[in-house]
Amino acid sequence: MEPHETHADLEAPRALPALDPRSILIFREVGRTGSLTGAAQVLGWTQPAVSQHVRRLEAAAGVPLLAREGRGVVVTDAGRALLRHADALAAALQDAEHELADHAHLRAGRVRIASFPSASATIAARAVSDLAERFPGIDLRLEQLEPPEALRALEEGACDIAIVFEYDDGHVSVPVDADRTPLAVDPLQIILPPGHPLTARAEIRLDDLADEQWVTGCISCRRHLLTSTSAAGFTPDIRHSTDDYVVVQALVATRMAVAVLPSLAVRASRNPDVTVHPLADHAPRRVSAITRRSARSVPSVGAALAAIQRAAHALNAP
Amino acid sequence: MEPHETHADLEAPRALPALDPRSILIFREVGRTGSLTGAAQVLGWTQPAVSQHVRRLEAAAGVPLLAREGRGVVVTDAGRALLRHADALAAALQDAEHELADHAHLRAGRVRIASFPSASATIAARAVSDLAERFPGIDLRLEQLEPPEALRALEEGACDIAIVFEYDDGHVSVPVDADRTPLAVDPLQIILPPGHPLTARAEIRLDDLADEQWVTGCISCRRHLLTSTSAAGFTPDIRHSTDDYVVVQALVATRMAVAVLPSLAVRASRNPDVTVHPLADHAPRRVSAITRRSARSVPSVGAALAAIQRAAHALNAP
DNA sequence: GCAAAACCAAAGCAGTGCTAATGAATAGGG
DNA sequence: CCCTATTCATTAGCACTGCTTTGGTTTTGC
Repeated sequence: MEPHETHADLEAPRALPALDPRSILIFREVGRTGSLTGAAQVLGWTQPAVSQHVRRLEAAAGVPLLAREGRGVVVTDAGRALLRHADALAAALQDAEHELADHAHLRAGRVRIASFPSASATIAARAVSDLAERFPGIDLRLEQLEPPEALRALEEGACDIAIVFEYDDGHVSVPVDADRTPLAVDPLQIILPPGHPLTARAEIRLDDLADEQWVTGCISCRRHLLTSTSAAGFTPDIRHSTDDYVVVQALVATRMAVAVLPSLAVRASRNPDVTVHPLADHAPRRVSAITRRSARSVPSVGAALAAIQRAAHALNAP
Repeated sequence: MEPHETHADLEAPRALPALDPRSILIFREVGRTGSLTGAAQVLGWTQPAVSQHVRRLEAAAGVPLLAREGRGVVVTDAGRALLRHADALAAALQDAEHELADHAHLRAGRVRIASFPSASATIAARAVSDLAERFPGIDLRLEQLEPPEALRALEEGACDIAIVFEYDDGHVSVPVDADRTPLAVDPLQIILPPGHPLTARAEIRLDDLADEQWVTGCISCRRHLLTSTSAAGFTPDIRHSTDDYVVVQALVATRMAVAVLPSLAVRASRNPDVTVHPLADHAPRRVSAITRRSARSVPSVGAALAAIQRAAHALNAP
């Protein structure tokens, strides 16, 4: 980091203003009440305290602001000039306080949520509508991203909350300064066409489906399926592939294939022409919300995270 | 001064803003430089000092303003909102400083001078043009008032400098908290028509004029004349009276009367058809500038007073 | 003429607000 | 891949700011 000697004036040690803004605000009260004592009462101080502030202001300005007229004071021309600017100053401060209060009290703010499709349609959609109703001032933005992209967006500061899933075998790489909030345990389910022989079975295992034709979902679901079937001792005959769970169910409904789908995807959209069955010997995927640690104390982000948790719990047990 | 109980909220003890304006300005530097360390360097402070200011701001606002991102910080949404208002605040402060600096360095200000006619045409006119040239920014106002009215205006705050005269017999009543600046000793002079027998005399005394017809000036000059002639042992035959010294000289020029005029009045306008003679046995009137004590430290008033003194001295001995 | 009101002055003292020193976490470079 | 430099947090310490207290002056009102 080289010293910017070429722009010495830009780099010049800019001191704080000679006029203390606090003193200006105090002087403003003097102008409003017309006396030092009056201002002191308004401020809850003693009179000498106010007097000292005005004195310091006058020393910094090089101009008398008050003319001491026996008992009482009168504002000078310069004092009147200062009072005009003091109003602008107080207004700017008020505006700043109001806007920050809006953020603090959830009347303003922005939350960008990234979520994978089936969670978008269930948890996120519910949370967003909940938040929008409770806090209309918050600017809510939902983007559809698969877990790796969602985490990258989080890392780049492009989103505030990433809703992701992970299988036990392939952990998502969470950024170092991020917090994980578990949302749901999402079991996998077998999707069969109506009338399929296995629909009568009480329990279905993966290797029961070794001879079927398959349609798979998104890449990580597909990878997980391959890992699981390999463990079960067979290689699935994958004929179709799509990351759209509606399409998956449609293909199953037309008896072109069987599929394994997370229960969230079925919750999001259930094709009436398929049957859904628990998959016995299979670890569920886990859904969680990831936030940057520093973002959790931002009120709007905290509220959004809470709403997402509520939505997830409501989904788990209603 | 009745308590405004009816508007309790207006009278409510308005505390100073929760957000310290100084801290906001410091945070503004953080926003500009992008780091706490950078802001500290600009301000000539250490890094923890800046850090504490930001921390206090965040505590007061209830919202994080910076997201600590490993090494370095990033401004949050709320922080950006505050930075916008911080610019307005800094601008208001700058404007205030500039305007007060204008007053301090005589680029702005207002001076209201009250003066009696002959001083207006001589001392005040000279001082005003001098000031207007040196300090074009100052708003100069000259009002024509006889001494008693000028002092009343001063007392009421309607003017800043009163140029007055007084005779030894009748002192003007100077307000308690006022300062007197002697300007000139203004001797009385005898005004005679050309060819008057006395014009040949080396020295003229008042009682030489006991048998003349008189024209008198303003009321206090007339009163003073009566006092003086009474001491000299006669009562003047006053035929005409006017407070306009041009008219006085015109009447003398037409041989209708003789007169006594202060030398300032002759300086202001000299009728070529009259002769002017010193009045030997007569105390002069004294001209001085009166200011409120508190006004003398106002730069523009001080400069005006100095200019008036210069003008008076230039008039005395050029 | 006295009492009340308003401001100034000086002294005292508590708390603010800075510095100094240290530690932790990260990014960049050899 | 470790090593170093950078940046921020934390803590302790201390000086000085800034408020209060007390007392005095001037003016105003009864």
